Amino acid sequence: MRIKRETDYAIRCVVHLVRRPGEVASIEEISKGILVPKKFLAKILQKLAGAGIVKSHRGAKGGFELARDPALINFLDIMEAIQPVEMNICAMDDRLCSLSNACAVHPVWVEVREEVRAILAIRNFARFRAGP
Amino acid sequence: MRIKRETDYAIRCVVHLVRRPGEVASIEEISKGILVPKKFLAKILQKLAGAGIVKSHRGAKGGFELARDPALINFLDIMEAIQPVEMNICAMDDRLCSLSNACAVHPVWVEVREEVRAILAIRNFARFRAGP
DNA sequence: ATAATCAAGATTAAATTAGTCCTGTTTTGT
DNA sequence: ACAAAACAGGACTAATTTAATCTTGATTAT
Ligand code: SF4
Ligand code: SF4
Repeated sequence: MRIKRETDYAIRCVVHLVRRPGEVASIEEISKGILVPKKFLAKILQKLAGAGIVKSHRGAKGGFELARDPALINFLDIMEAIQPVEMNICAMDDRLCSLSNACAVHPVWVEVREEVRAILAIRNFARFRAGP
Repeated sequence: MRIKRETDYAIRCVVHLVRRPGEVASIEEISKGILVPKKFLAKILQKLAGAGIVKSHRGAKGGFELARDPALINFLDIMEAIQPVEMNICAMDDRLCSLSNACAVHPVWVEVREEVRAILAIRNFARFRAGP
């Protein structure tokens, strides 16, 4: 069970922005900084913007900046923007498995999913701030 | 991020065996009991046998039985037999990402992976035993 | 012997992931 | 006004993974 490259890229991208507080960075600049293909990164930034994690500025001199303090953005936020933590299909929506109403395993996956989400939620981006 | 159907099937399979202690169950019988295609289940049982979770008996009247007490088999054991918990590529093997030696995110994934593994490891199959 | 049953490799089909391409819109600066 | 610099968003493609089947062979109880 592994995360997508896209999710890794999204986190690298947010870390990059955390280290340039107050600046508006273009896709071109971020792409070079974190070694992610420009067009692919553009799609990722659209998702991060849709989730309210970054703010976009269109037009010349446009680009992206963090939408809020790094301490208020965590790994779960990124996952939910790119690939929600589902674990098992029934843990997201018990209608996705016809056995769920009688299944003894189902509640275990619901618990596990919540605990994994909690593990990701306690890791915020304050730790990646540039040193003083 | 979700588990494979195969992993869900493997767990259903082990739960089925937990509920028939001391019996040797054929692929045919398990397949009908847990609603998983027979040939696909056969492959899964091979992996579970390879991991020492079940014991196989070949030939007529052959089949499978649990290799040890349900309390000594947990969700992590099943995952490792079917789809190891990797989280990010670098959390398994830092040589899989050329950035790992200088990456501030890398150690976070190593921690997260360990914590997710712990969550799965504390859930054993004793809870699925047939009632008295 | 033979029927039942597992073993194991090859193959296939569907789905997902990873990434590109193209056309359009917005904004800055001359 | 207009050109250049940027993001927006949908369509498209290629590679990989997942889900499953097919085929042939080995083992064992009766
Ligand atoms: S755990 Fe049970 S309910 Fe959930 S997908 Fe598996 S069989 Fe269905
Ligand atoms: S977290 Fe860092 S080391 Fe790990 S895969 Fe991403 S970039 Fe590479």
